[in-house]
Amino acid sequence: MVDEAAEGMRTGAMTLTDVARAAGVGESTASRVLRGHGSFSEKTRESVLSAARSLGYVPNRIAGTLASTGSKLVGIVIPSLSNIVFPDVLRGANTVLVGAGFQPVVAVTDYDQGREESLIESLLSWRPAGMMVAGLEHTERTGAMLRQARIRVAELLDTDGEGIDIVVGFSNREAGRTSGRHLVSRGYRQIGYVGHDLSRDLRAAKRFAGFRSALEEAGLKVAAQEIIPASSSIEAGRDGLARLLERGTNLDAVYFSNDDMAIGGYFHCLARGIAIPGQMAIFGFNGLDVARSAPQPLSTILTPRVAVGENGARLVCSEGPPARIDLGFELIEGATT
Amino acid sequence: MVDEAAEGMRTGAMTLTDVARAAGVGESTASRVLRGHGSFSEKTRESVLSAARSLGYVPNRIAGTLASTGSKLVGIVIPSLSNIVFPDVLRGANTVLVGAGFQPVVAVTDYDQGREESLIESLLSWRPAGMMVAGLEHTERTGAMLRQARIRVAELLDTDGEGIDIVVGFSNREAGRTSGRHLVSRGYRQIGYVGHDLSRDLRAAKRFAGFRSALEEAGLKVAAQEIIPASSSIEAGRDGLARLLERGTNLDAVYFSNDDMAIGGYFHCLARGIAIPGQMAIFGFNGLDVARSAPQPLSTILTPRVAVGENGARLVCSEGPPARIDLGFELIEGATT
DNA sequence: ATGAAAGCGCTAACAA
DNA sequence: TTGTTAGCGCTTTCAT
Repeated sequence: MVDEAAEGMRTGAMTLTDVARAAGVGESTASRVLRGHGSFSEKTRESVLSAARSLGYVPNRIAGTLASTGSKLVGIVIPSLSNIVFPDVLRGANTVLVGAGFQPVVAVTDYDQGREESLIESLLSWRPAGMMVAGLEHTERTGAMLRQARIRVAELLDTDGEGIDIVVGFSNREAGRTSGRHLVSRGYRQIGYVGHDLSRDLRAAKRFAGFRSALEEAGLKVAAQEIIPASSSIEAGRDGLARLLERGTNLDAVYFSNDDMAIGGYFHCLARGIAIPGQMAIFGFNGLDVARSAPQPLSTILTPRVAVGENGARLVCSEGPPARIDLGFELIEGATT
Repeated sequence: MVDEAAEGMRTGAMTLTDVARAAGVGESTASRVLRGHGSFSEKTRESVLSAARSLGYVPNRIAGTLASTGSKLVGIVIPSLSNIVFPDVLRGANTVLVGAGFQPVVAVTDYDQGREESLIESLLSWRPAGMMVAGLEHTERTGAMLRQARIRVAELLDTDGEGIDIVVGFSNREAGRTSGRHLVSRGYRQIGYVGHDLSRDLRAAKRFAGFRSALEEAGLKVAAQEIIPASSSIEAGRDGLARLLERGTNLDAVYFSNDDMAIGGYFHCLARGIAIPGQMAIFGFNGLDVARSAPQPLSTILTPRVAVGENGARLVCSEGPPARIDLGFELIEGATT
């Protein structure tokens, strides 16, 4: 048992009780002052604040959250950190969240719905005020947990399907379709596709489906395709195009599953001296900086990633009915088509 | 007042009390079963588990953390999410953290020490088990808070200076020096520099300092330099080199503050038909994928970003004395020097 | 193997 | 304006 005198040297952190005692006020008064809530005299305010400062008091939000109603945590679930797309969304969300006094807690699923399920279960145990998740496709149990949590849930980056509560994004299917129509309208007829693992990246699969439907509308089909069984990367795009071309199919354009892949293809053409778009046109998806700053700006679809994060966060922090925001996308006619 | 019957329809989440009651056992027994701690019969185990499942029970970690000692949260403080470098570190940290049952809580400082201070203060209020912070330079108060928190603190990505507890990274100063020596040894003599806002990015400033000292060793100095007063980006590198060249200084090589900047410079040369490295050599920093996959792989310094995150996380999750791990870096002799 | 009871540090009525 | 008093939902002795 420690006596009063020894308490000052405790190894543990200072508590509100310590501050109240040092300031010579009650706990609740100290609490009110520290949160600027309720009323108190200027005199007590100063003594509490100075006591807190001199004791190096750091409030314990764990206790605060338990005692009050909701936490100020927001769970953010994304499939990857390797592709700058998700840090972009996170960045947008972070800005708004921090501005509203929330803390993001992130989880990375690695495009695995099973992992997503257990990560979300784990996040939910922190009783977050809200949850932001990439995509609309989840396991049944994930959906059930999210619905039963009775918190705001935002599903991001896709509008092709039903959402739980808040949906903020754009149609990947339409993006693919727009890409296909663009290539067709430019007169390309021998069109290939280079993609990455679509069984996991469902949004890329939707784009490809939309793309194919656009070609079909024009009586065309994908002349040749190469799927790299890995996540997207510049290298995968480079290798993918190399393999596609090795097969000897005559192509005048290639649609890539995203800009990373497309930049890889672009680099391959530069390295091999393949004229772009004369010998080969290239089309990507996302409108990354690297794609837009290339010597020949890549033709691609610019996606509002940061805005998706911002809007999702804004809605998650607010009350209201379920919402659906389609932020759209923008076709960028670069120099590669 | 709600009666027993109505309790089942409460809007709030299920609690351990509900589970215990449904299973016909005491709270502590239910708690033991759910955490697989302590002893209980197979029979109780099953009834508790099935009660939890049928009630859709999600444990409340907030309460659990308050009741027990430490939380399973780890704060991660990085300057930016725009540069893939930090998501890379985060990725490494996340993998290890999740494997050890921890949840990362991230904060982004935007290279602002004041913001860093308030973000860290806020993170600390969640009573994290540990803290991972980019860099060694903080405000005095930040240092004090971190020290007084009595938790493990890992400072990442830099070893040029004193750390608080755990330091995992490499010497930016040495990296700059190595870069300088490399250019000198290749015979370049008219060497320029294109950088971004160094007053905020202290590690980039250290690299530049090391770089200059290497040139001085060879009796050289930076022939011309261009600092873009913004954060690093491909576009900034492109514009920076363009401006540097407009000034008419005769240069045979340019050192960039990082790979994003260097890729921008590389693109500028491609666009202008400037032969690399014949007319102009380019050197970067980080060894990003885009730099390594370019038609002419960029000469650069490869940094162990993911490993920094992994090692930092590993140490933060462990007990032990202060530690210092220098993971080093690797000079990549690409095709641009 | 199990339950009762005492907190963890704070917030939120409710009195005073 | 201020203090007292209950909890928030869980973990953890300590009996039983």
